[in-house]
Amino acid sequence: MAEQTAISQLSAAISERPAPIYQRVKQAIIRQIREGIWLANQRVPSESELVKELGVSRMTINRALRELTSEGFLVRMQGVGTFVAEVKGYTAMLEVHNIADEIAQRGHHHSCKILLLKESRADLEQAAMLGISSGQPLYRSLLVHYENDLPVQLEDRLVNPQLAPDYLNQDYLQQTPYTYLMRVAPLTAGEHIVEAVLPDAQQCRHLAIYPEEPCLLIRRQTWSDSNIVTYARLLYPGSRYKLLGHFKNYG
Amino acid sequence: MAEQTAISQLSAAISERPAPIYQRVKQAIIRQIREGIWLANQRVPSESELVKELGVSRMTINRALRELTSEGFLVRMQGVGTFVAEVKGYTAMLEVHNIADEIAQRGHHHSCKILLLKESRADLEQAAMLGISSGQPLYRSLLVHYENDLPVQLEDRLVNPQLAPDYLNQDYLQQTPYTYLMRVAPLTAGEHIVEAVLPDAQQCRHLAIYPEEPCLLIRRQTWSDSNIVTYARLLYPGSRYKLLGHFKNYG
DNA sequence: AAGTGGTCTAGACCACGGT
DNA sequence: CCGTGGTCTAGACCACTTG
Repeated sequence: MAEQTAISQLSAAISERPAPIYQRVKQAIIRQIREGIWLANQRVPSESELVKELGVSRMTINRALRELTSEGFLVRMQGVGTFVAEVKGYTAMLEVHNIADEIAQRGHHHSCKILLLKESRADLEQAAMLGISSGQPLYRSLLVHYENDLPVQLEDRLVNPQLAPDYLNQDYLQQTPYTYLMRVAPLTAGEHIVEAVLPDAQQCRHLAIYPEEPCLLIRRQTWSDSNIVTYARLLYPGSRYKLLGHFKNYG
Repeated sequence: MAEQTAISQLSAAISERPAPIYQRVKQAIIRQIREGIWLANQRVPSESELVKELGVSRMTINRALRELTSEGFLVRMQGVGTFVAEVKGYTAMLEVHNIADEIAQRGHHHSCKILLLKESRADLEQAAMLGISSGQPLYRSLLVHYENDLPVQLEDRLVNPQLAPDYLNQDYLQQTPYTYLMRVAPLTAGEHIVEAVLPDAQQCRHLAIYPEEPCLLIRRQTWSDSNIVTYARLLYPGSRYKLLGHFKNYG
């Protein structure tokens, strides 16, 4: 048990700086947590207690607590209470952008070459990646993306024909496969694995690199509802591509 | 201007499924965007228009629109209006966790070896990474992290002594440097670069790998307010470590 | 001046969990 | 049963942008 409620004195932590009330409440609570006054798993005063202590309406308190919950500082359970979350193990984010957009954003020229675009039958591994049965038809495309005529990404993609039946009849010089898929199927979720690998001989040729040049490999499955739409293996020469990311706390 | 307002018929898109009203409003709006009925940069009906059309209170409409804005579907401008955001270039997230936590979570045993822990003077590059002047003192640590006695991370870290003066006097067999720094300085922001590299001879020895094994290198700077607290270079053998990530839309 | 989003309030009803 | 969070309402005032 020992589920101690923080005897708050939160009112003392409320800043005077002009700002919306719900913002000041949020900041005050973050300060309690940051300074170790409120510890992980400790109970936070209830909404009605905060209403009384701070003299603020419940909707305002609720907004502050709701936002802090979605930001990972608090955990709430209906009928039970609000608690300080476990130490936000610094899960930081890396963003993976659309390659064409990313190149355009740098003011460079994007182009691509289609090496392969065809239907085939799924072998065991491919079937597993798409969540279909082996022997079923699937579409496969293999493209090289260039930034100012220098190859930066080799995109090897499998597509579930049931979810994108017209996949083979698109012009991928105009629109990347991912952009097309995004348009025809509502992509609801995705999973990535990023790793460092050495390229094989064929990959070296396509990317115009030496066999000892390490590459980033991003493998991605993308879902539409509960079906896998596509499985992609994106290979980037380590010397020409890096993933950037950032995170912020206490916003 | 041709800033067309969506003639909405949003009411037709509201689902019947029992759910909170603000959720149903959100889903209905997402559907308009997803199906191309509302296009990027097009103006969305104002709050008061939606109140009239849907027969829902303004606070509820406001919550729906506010959440959609923070999720990146809409853009709002006070005094102007609410607009459909540019195509959410599928920025997906990869999480970078604390190595010790990650290993513990897999039910494995984490240990680490301290190769170096000392004060020195910053050379030009080091000074730049910490945002200090060259010649100033800095702390450096070099650790190998093991998962069940197999090396998985080589952590080479520079620390700003002004922000963590007791850095050298900690027991890093008990607590990782990052965990310690997180405790003594409020870490407010960070930046990462992930790339694929080949290890040098010394790194091979420390990680017990062959020189042709590609590695993931994560370089991270971490801020406390506007000061850089620490710069870390985390090197992972490609065969023993992968970064996982996921994203979800239309929550 | 009119319309927009941004915030805030004082009430209300509900579903849930623990007693 | 009571206290908790979850939602919703009908009003209100404000700051901002535009004509």
